[in-house]
Amino acid sequence: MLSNSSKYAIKGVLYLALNSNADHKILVRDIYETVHVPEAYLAKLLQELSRHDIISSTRGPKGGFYLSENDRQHTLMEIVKVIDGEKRVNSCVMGIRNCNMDNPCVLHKLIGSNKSKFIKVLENTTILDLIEGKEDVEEFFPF
Amino acid sequence: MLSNSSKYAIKGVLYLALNSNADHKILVRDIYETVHVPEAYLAKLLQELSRHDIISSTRGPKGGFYLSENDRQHTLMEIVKVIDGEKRVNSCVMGIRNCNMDNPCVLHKLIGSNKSKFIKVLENTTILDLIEGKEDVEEFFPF
DNA sequence: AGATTAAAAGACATTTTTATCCTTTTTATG
DNA sequence: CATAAAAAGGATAAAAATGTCTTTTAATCT
Repeated sequence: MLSNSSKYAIKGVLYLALNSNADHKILVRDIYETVHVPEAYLAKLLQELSRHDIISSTRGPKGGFYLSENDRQHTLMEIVKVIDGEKRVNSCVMGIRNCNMDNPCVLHKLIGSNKSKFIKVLENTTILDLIEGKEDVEEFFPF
Repeated sequence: MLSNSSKYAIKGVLYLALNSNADHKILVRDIYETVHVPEAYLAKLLQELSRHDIISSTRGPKGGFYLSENDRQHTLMEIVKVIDGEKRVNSCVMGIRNCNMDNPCVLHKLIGSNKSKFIKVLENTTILDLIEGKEDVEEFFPF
């Protein structure tokens, strides 16, 4: 449902949300241990998000990744779609093409409504929502 | 959350539930097209389930796969556990080790309760439950 | 018993996902 | 302008998931 890559990406973005802003950019080198994601791989994912304007980055000295105020308005779903692609998230729990509530497969009837809820959470939760009121970084990234 | 393999397996078992019994065994050859799963792959999955006594099979002429009355009492979760292993289903949505309701990660707080419901469905739904009152095979396996 | 049928088992192939490494490009700053 | 810092990009590797094929074993029927 969510690939590892997406989870990694969300963790990375979360870290950025808690620790960065336009005046304080962050190196992958300084994130990856805390969020428990391989350095080079996390770099790739953040680059991808940056390319799709989900997060921000600048090159060169004093550069790094960061979240602008605007970036914080992006939803989890936007992250997931960039990393996993549209198809994966919206796919039927049973992997059945064209399966939806109008033409539900067996499991859909059972599970469908829960899954939709999951998707709604992804769609309706912004980065900002996730971190509001939180400061303790550690609590966010248990092993 | 659910691997393709698990979905395939569930479809196969569902077909067996609808069409087989101890006196009427079924060949993979006669299932795979209907459930849209590669023949050899489905065979593998059913073998695995049979080995774990989730479904039944006999070799040789008049042989094939089938569900005994007992087999029908198995839950979806049992199927999933055989195919995907314990870890995969119960793993945190965020892939965080040791994450649970006592020590929840960020997403867990948002998604956790939905996910638990999903798992409860798998645990509480037997094959029999799934097919009760159904006869029309086609409706079960849209493309 | 022998032939045939069908699942079981295992070896092999492909694809996708995950991960690493190395080079190139960009940019800030002395 | 030179240099160093950092992301971007490309190529490759490793691992896992998915899928195919061949051989072995067991059951049934003549």
